[in-house]
Amino acid sequence: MALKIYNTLMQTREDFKPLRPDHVGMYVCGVTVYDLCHIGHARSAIVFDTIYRYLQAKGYTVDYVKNFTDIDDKIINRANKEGLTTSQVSEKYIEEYYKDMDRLGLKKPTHEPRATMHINDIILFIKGLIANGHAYESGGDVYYAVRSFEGYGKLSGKNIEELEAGARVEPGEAKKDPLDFALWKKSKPGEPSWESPWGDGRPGWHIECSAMSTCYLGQSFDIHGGGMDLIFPHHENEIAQTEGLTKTPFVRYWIHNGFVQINKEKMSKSTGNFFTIREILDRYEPQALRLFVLMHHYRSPIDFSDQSLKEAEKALYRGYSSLRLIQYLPVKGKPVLSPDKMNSFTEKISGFEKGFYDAMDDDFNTAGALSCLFDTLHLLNTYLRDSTLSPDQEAVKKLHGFMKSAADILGVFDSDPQVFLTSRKDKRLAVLGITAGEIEQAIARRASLRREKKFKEADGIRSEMLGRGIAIMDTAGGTLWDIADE
RNA sequence: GGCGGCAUAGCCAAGUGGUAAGGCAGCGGUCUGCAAAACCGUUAUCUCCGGUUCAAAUCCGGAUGCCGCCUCCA
Repeated sequence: MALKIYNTLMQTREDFKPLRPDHVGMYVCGVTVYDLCHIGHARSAIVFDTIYRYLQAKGYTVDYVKNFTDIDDKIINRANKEGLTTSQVSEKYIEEYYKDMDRLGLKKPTHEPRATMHINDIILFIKGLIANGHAYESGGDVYYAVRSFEGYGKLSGKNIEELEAGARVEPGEAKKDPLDFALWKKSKPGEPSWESPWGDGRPGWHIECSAMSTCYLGQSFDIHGGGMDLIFPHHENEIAQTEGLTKTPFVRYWIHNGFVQINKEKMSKSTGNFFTIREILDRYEPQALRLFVLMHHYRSPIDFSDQSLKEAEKALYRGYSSLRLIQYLPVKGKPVLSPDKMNSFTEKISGFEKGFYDAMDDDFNTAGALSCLFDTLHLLNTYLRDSTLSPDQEAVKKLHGFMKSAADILGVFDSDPQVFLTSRKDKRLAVLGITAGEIEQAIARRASLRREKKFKEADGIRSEMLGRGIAIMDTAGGTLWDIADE
């Protein structure tokens, strides 16, 4: 099955056909670095990271560009407030950004350009737009003449006449038309500025993405992504700028992710209902956040809550617990299963594998893909349960191989199970204020009581430990312990 | 006011024509000294009304409710 992508521009799913075979150019709008990232940024980052990984898994060489907006009003305000320079502010938050993204396990994009590193490209871009009549200078500012671009509104489905009614002009602006937007802003005294043919100033927000995307990916490229809220005006304006200059179709597939909501309301900095990535990662496993995001379709809004994070985390632990047992699968010796059963084991894995890739091909349906992953874990458990069954090498290899590829694409279940579970235990033990040594001692005491058939006392120890957050489990292979559910 | 989206079991959620994945929780059972884990079984006719079709959660029309964009925003 071929990859299908929902294209915002066409408002429908289309077969994905990149400009060049085996190669994909992808640009994703990054963050404005004036503060810590919140989980809305995390969602977007996780979604496009997964798309990036999947395209690579399909064999494409992907040029993935994700920018930093490092000059902007918000950064200037922040700098003034803290008595820093704008570049000190942006440097600081770029550093914080990387800390968060690393914890989320994001693959590095091919390029991560910053607006301030491309001022020249931006100026050239604007010069071109003035030269061909799409932009005009006005008192040190440069504006894009929206009405000069015929296709304006084609991405967001907006009608230029209706936009007119809602448009407003800020005092001091010298636009010819209220819809026009700034490409270059004259700098006020004390603001960071760059020399330009129109005097000292700085770029407007939209132009940097046009300049940087085409700089790295060419006049036309395959995928441009970002949050839903960027459709208008940001991406609409990018199209106007870029196609206005190049007279060539800009982007083939526009991909937009849905919002994170809290209590069914859009997460918003202004209303204060938001969580930063790090306050969530201090409480939950990064992979749990990732799993939570990927258990929903990327275009749907998702409602964030402690309950849903806890659920994702439980599913994560359960999966890792099964995964850990793969190494105990008897791989030596001949299959004990009848050929029929052996075939059905292998066939089932093939079925899950196909289901996984079909789902991913269907507009990156990670939720559907994950169900195949859980099905596979379930099959594994079924298998492990019956110790008389020993699958042959081939089948185990197949299961293992599929799990690994799927985990690498989704970025969940891709850690070493033993390491993952141990680190979880260590972290939780510290919180619970108990050591592994204490637990082992309790288990030893309990074991001798059990040998003496003093079950009541033995159970007492178990419930005491449970009270302290430790679950004790007797298995055929000995007594194990784990962190108890809350 | 304009444009767009969503409504599926107790909760979350996938599913764009052929009688409903998966996760979390629950219930019954197997296993266990008892538990836990795991396994087996079980829990929905898809907001409502009308239409198209041999056949609709899926297409069309209408109603109700919720949300987003139209201003900086992932």
